[in-house]
Amino acid sequence: MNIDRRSGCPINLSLEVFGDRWSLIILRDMIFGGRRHFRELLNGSLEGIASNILADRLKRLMALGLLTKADDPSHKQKAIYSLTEMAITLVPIMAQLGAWGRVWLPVSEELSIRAELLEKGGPPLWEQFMDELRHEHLGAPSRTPPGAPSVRQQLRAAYEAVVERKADELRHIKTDA
Amino acid sequence: MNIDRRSGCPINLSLEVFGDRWSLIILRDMIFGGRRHFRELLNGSLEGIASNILADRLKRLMALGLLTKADDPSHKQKAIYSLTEMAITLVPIMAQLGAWGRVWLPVSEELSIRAELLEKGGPPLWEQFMDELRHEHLGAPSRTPPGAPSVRQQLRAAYEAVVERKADELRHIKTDA
DNA sequence: TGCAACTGATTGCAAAATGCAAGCGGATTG
DNA sequence: CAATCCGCTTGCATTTTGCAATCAGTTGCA
Repeated sequence: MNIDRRSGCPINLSLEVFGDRWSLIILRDMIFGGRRHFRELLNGSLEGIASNILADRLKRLMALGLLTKADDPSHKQKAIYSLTEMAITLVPIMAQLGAWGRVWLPVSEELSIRAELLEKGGPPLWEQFMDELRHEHLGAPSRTPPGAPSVRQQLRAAYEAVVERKADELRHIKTDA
Repeated sequence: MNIDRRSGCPINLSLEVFGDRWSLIILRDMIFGGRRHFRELLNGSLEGIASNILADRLKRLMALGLLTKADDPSHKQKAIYSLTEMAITLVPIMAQLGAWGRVWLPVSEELSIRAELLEKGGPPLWEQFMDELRHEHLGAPSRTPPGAPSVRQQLRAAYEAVVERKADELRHIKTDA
């Protein structure tokens, strides 16, 4: 559960935090997909994480200080997960990962829209997005002028469409069988 | 051995390439530590990779197009591993990882010198460094003016000292026992 | 010439991580 | 009041990892 501390090298320590197959996927879905609940993360992930792994990673990410958990006032059984500042500052890493993947890996057109947007916008756009996340997850006052287009919405719109279409497909498979 | 392709998301695909505990460590040692041989990677890594894992990852990274292997003309048994352009363009990701780790994780002072240098130099320094790597690994003509200070040397000097001191410690332990 | 040290690996085995399906008690919804 | 949803746990099979010993071939040195 805890971190290994194989060495004090920054790259190594970063890898010990999210150098596994799922941690960054979960954070990606929270950051870009707006997922805040266990079930949203479970069903909304394109990659299909198992519930025990998800539970384990959420616990781990909380222990590491990347996430916090709170009761959902509107529903006694629901928990709301929030990103901490530590997690929000992963945005530049995500952007770089996306940019690299877009160049070198067989990404699907529809799913790389987000990465493209982040790449085109560059650091200023990342900053605005991080600011929006702070507003959403930390309750920080938004510095974005009211009426300005939300990066969050732009980033999520395209992705939601893909996820929804995938959910549809799964429904059809179930119906057919 | 092959990639999973759980989804075509750029971040996911990137994670499938180096979302494990060792691949990026190996690439880090090649990029920043100048390691080119199996034994150098085996003994020079601060984290202590096992030889079977190293062999497996080198094979995998070659299959994925991040590394190439060639005979060392000076030694019939030695193999020289080289970075491809695909691996060289990981430098910005490494820089971001290092910068993030330096802020949020208990990095050791001496080992974060590299990350600090990359952070201070910013993208222009990354570009120069990548150019030097292309020169070293791909035989590309260097665009760095002769006489200009080598980023490579600056980055490596500090690290070598740490590795050497660690090797010394290990020697003392052996001698004492 | 002979032998120790070194080359890039491989093998066997134990331990840990992962993946899958089913289920749990409680809360909510229709 | 029954069906569904909530976050999560359990049991178990499979896969990945870590460790230590070892391999056959090469090299450097006496």
